[in-house]
Amino acid sequence: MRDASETRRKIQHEALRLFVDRGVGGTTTRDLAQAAGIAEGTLYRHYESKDALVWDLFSTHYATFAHRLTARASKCETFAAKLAAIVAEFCRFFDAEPVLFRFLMLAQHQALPRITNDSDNPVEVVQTIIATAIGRGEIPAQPTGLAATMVLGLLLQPAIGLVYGRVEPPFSQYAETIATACLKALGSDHHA
Amino acid sequence: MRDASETRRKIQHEALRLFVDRGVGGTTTRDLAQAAGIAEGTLYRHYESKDALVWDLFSTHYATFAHRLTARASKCETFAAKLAAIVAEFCRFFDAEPVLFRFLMLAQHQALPRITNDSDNPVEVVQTIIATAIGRGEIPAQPTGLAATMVLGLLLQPAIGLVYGRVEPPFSQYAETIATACLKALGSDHHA
Amino acid sequence: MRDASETRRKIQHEALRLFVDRGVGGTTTRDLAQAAGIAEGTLYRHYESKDALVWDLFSTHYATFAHRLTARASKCETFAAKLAAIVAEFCRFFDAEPVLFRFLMLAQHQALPRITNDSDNPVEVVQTIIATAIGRGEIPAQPTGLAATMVLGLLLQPAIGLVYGRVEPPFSQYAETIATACLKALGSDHHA
Amino acid sequence: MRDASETRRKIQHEALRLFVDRGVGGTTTRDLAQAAGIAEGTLYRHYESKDALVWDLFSTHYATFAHRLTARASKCETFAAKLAAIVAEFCRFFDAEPVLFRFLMLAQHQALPRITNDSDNPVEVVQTIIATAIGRGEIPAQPTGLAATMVLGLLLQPAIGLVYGRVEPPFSQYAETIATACLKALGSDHHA
DNA sequence: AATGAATGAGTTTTCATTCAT
DNA sequence: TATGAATGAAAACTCATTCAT
Repeated sequence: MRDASETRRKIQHEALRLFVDRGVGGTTTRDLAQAAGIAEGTLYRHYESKDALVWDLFSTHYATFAHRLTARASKCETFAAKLAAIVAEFCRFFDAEPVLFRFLMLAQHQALPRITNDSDNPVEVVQTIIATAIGRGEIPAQPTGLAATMVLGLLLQPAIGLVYGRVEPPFSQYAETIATACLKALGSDHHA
Repeated sequence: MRDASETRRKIQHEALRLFVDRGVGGTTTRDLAQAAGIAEGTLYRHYESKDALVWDLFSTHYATFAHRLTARASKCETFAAKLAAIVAEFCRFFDAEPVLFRFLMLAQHQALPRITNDSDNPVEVVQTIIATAIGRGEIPAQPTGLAATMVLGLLLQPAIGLVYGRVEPPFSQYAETIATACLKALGSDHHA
Repeated sequence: MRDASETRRKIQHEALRLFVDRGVGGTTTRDLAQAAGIAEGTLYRHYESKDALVWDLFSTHYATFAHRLTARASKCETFAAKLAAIVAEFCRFFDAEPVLFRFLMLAQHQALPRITNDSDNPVEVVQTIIATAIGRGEIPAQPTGLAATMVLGLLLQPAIGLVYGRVEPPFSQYAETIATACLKALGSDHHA
Repeated sequence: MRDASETRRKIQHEALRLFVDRGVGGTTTRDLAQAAGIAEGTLYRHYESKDALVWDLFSTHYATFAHRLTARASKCETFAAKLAAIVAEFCRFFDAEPVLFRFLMLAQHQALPRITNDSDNPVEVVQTIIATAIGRGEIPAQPTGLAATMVLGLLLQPAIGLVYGRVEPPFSQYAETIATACLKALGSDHHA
């Protein structure tokens, strides 16, 4: 009634929480409305459909995160520094907004088919940086797709480990270790 | 049809395919029955519920895979050899049974809470081997949870890359690269 | 339709009718929806399940009836008067709301295990009054459970007879006869 | 395979037990087969349908019981004696075969529409005896339907009380009390 | 007579979405 | 904008019965 953007924020916040807790398919519009303290019909004043809500949540933050990664990396000169910046940003993000981070991870499986291979995409960002590094001779020539997925694996799987209690928080304490591991995995000899 | 085990096999085979294609939630019991060429009610002669089917499929193959990993690794002496064996087995599995592999990956997100931390679990297998290697001084001391998830990340994320066309098949061609990357990431200096 | 309580009333009314006509198991949610002039899904806005509907219908009216019996009886001094009041109330109820009465009779068989032995229970009401009467010396000492069930038998079985055409309606014409029979059966000598 | 009548007996025995425990509608043919230790299909070698099984069980024993009542009563001269014999037979039956007794009670609700008003029917037996007694002047003139249902109520409701723990077993200990109650309820002055 | 796998129509229930207020 | 009652299509599941062996 009063502040429409406040309602919207509430929906987004609770939706993230519920999607992470129960999965997207496991969260009903009823759950969403209840958690956000609004009527079910009101959801449709803010989003055309449940899918639209999921996609909005995903695409907005996914792109934002990708942009932030690009921005951080672009401030660094060397590949090692760029990578360290990216890893640090990942860890910081996870520690600061674990719910959002987890949502982006899980939504990928549903949203990936719709993800375009452009620069609004963290995977693409990493891959581009690697390609540049290879071009500059900072790391050995190698398939960039494989290299990029290896780097992401070194970041995402430990993150999943944190979620399931296999790895101790906070994530940031491992930033250096992981950055170094990435460099080594890619065959760089300029380790930290 | 009168051979129950044949019907069961058909159900399992088609279920894996459909679950991977459309997701578990996106596959209806009607889809399953139709694909398996049986009546919907017949499903329930073989599984108590759709969930039970998912869980049976997951737990059976997940455990089998974990056992195979353990078996392969146990034939090797050094950590480097064990790791190489595990990586090779992962790649071989992915190439030989991509549908099953993908199912195990996606089902983890639904099944993980129910997965016990015992030896029927690939994550646990890797973690155990790493712990042993640290004990023997083959790799530097480090948190085993983090180390194990890094190794898995170096395996699983490239596998996802293959699924989405970011990495060229077959997976096996990268086995050595990945194994070496794992060793380096863990700080070993006995590289291949 | 926009008045929820109106819809709810319609559901309850038609449910009672159908349950009595076809039995609870013989009435489908489809029947219920059709009779109430609503969509099948609408039922579930008002009741969590078909069972919940049955239980709500039963427990509400069962308790209400028990309270009414208690109220009527409490206005009388002597046991004979209390009993007459109870019998009259039973008969009046049967004649006024035969459908509801029949529903309570048939639902007992399904609901009895869940019925608590408290004062919301007609059987308990009768038993309490009998116990009091024995305490006051109005009727001979005897097991109250047996005595109460005999009184109820003298009421319920004729009611069943009415339902099946063995006894002529209205029920109320037998109120005095039955009340007297109860008193005699319990060994009272203060007959009407 | 071997003894068909043995299988049949097993089915009947277990069916009675299950029907009483879970109700007819609450007992599946699967339950029946499992309890009887046979295959589901085998049921249909012995009975055309589940309904046929229920009806066979009911009609056989209902008629048998009615005949027994008639036989007992016919050995007595006076109405008081006949009634005492009937009550005693009811109680004896309940104590000897509580499961069968309970089945007949519950099946009435389902089977009653099909019950014919002939002499194979306990209600009819009682009603006939009462009519005779009225004719002979042993009890006052009164509607026989009402009188018969009152007598049955004095028998059946205490039986239900026994089932639900409201009345202490065995039933037979109350035979005299109930018989006397019946006589008094019917206005006889020749009490025991 | 017996088996037990298979059937399929029917049942309860769910839930994203619409609509009257 | 907001509400919340209502929708209806589709989902998971049940079960008496049939049928090939």
